[in-house]
Amino acid sequence: MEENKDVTIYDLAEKLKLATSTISRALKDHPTISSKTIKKVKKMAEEMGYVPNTLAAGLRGNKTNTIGVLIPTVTQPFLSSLISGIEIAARKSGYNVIIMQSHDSYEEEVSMAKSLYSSRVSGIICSLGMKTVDTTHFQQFVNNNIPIVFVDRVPKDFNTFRVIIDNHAAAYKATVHLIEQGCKRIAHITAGSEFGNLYNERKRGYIDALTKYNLPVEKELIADLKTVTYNEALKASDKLLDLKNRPDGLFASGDIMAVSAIQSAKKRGIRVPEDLKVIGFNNDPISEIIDPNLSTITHPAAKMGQMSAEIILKSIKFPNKDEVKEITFLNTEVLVRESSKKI
Amino acid sequence: MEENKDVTIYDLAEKLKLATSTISRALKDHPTISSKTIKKVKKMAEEMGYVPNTLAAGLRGNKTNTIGVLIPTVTQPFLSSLISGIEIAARKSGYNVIIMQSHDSYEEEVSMAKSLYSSRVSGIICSLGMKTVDTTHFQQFVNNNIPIVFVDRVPKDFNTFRVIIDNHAAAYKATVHLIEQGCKRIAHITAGSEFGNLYNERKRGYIDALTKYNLPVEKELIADLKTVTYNEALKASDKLLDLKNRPDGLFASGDIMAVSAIQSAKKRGIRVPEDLKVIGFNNDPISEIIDPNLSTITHPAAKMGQMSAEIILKSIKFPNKDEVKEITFLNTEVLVRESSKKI
DNA sequence: CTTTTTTACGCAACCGATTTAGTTAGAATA
DNA sequence: TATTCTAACTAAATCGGTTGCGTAAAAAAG
Repeated sequence: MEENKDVTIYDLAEKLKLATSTISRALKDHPTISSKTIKKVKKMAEEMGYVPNTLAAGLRGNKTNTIGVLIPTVTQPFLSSLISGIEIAARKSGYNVIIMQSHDSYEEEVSMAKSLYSSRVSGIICSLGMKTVDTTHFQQFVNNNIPIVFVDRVPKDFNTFRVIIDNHAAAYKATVHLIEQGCKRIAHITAGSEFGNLYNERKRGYIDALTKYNLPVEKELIADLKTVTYNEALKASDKLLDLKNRPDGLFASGDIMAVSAIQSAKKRGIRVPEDLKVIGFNNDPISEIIDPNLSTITHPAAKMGQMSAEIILKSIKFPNKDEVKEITFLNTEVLVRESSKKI
Repeated sequence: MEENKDVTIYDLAEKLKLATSTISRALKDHPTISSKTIKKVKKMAEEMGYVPNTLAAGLRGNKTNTIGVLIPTVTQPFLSSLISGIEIAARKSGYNVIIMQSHDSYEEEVSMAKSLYSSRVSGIICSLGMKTVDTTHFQQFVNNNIPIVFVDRVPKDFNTFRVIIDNHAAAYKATVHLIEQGCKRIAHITAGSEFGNLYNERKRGYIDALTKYNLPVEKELIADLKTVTYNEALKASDKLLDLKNRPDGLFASGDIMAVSAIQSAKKRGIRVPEDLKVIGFNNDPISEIIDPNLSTITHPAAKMGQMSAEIILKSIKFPNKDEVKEITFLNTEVLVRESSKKI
């Protein structure tokens, strides 16, 4: 019932017979305020239950200490780890994190970019939606010197910070690993190849590895999913393993797809890794749980989130107008577990 | 270089020789503004690239159209689905979502609650940290009529909205299911029981079911983890399955723990479900992937998120001061899959 | 005991949108 | 023609901190 009005610096000023400017400065330990006054102000603030109004500060200073995060979804392990990394790094510097999910919809992404701009975020971290080709909706951030970092799924022709892994190299390594384990017919599961995305990079790595080692690239060994779901992947795996000339190795562009292949193999009595060696991508939690344990490519999600946030923070702190926005490559490694071991 | 100042309603007003009040109203289709003027204003806004400043509006109106979410972590499937549900519902009403992770630290939770209040969120959705007993840090929201919803892990003695499942009933159902499948010695894996949390509710449900069916409750069959990690759970499972008088059924308070039990059983040549029937809790993605498929209790994460957000939104729209904050119970179901089938 | 410097604080504009309480011009009514 | 209404605006206060600039008082220097 008590319409509890917030305590403001005006209330503090009145109580202490000081100017609001003094209060404001005292609360932030401004050097021109005597330590005695600072102590007095802080004590009173505590007593009266003063809570700063971030909005007001943000309005005046035109900065909100908020980082916007725009990603397809939060429910994929990679992306939730990414968020976690971002949130931890941001919070360490007193920044908040606003999350938006584009659900791989271009229209949503555009609308959300506008919304984030409207919220005057201090920076934005984005992983593009599956169908996003055009990126003009991010131009407003660039124009207004709001730092923007693209992570993982990044645009090609946009001069901004980027935090990525070398998808081609990683896929190449994965494929070579299978070859070194003695595989001769290596299948590949990929997704959404009609959009120029990171899955294509991985596919290229796969193809280049085969070529390098003089193995034929066969269309029937490459499955291209419309959407990355377990069931879709399972169907694709079934098809691959039912081929007359069955593959003896399989590189999947994601762990879920790799797991589906393992399950599909089990159903058919195909032994992994004896008859089929499998390697995935991402090092999702499931990869250590599935039996046999899944070999995979590490994908440092939390680290990528952390670095993205740090780049934003640094860029806010030192808004050097250098035209060159660096690209940060993070390492990936082949994580050999059971599913690809040579017997 | 061009210090691109934002276009404001002042710029529009000047350009169109109108008052800022007219601009403001025109942009929101206020009925007292002629449709001709509205059209004119909107066109100019578009042309000049006007983007509303949410901060300013928020400051004036003392509302931010932002919902704060305070949870232990975003990387657990249940919680990331929860977030997803919240975000979708919030966004549908034009609300933003700020995420903070307490990492089960009480101090972090307190600090973040303050921070969210400082950001003047319009409402807050919270799932308590493992160690949180005291909840005075949420009192400020109540005092200032900021709607607060606790979800899943909720406090007992705090008159706020709560969105939960009936953990006791769900656990009871799960245990009864095992009994009905013929299990006589049913083990249980729980966690963090020193804190009065929802795992305890489930444990109670387990015990009550055993009692009801005249099965003895044996201490050695109950494993209590310090932290819910796969490895911890694996160790506990190993111990349970190495008992002289081995259990023939196992109810785990989480799917990860249930999966660990399945893996532990496999290592020992104990067949699931023939020799050991297992049921988990949550219906995490992994439950459909593990072999055998894991029977589990559904836990409607996204739905709970959605409802939490809707309660907040409704509460903002109709700030009726009724002292009674309803508790929303969501349904859970026993999802019978392979791991608990009678042979 | 002046003059200069330093310390510590006050004044007031400012950020950009919202909103209350008018005001004006033209239409409707008498 | 005088009066009342109404539609369509405008002026100005407001939200709560922040900050450039100004100034009084105390300290240091001369």
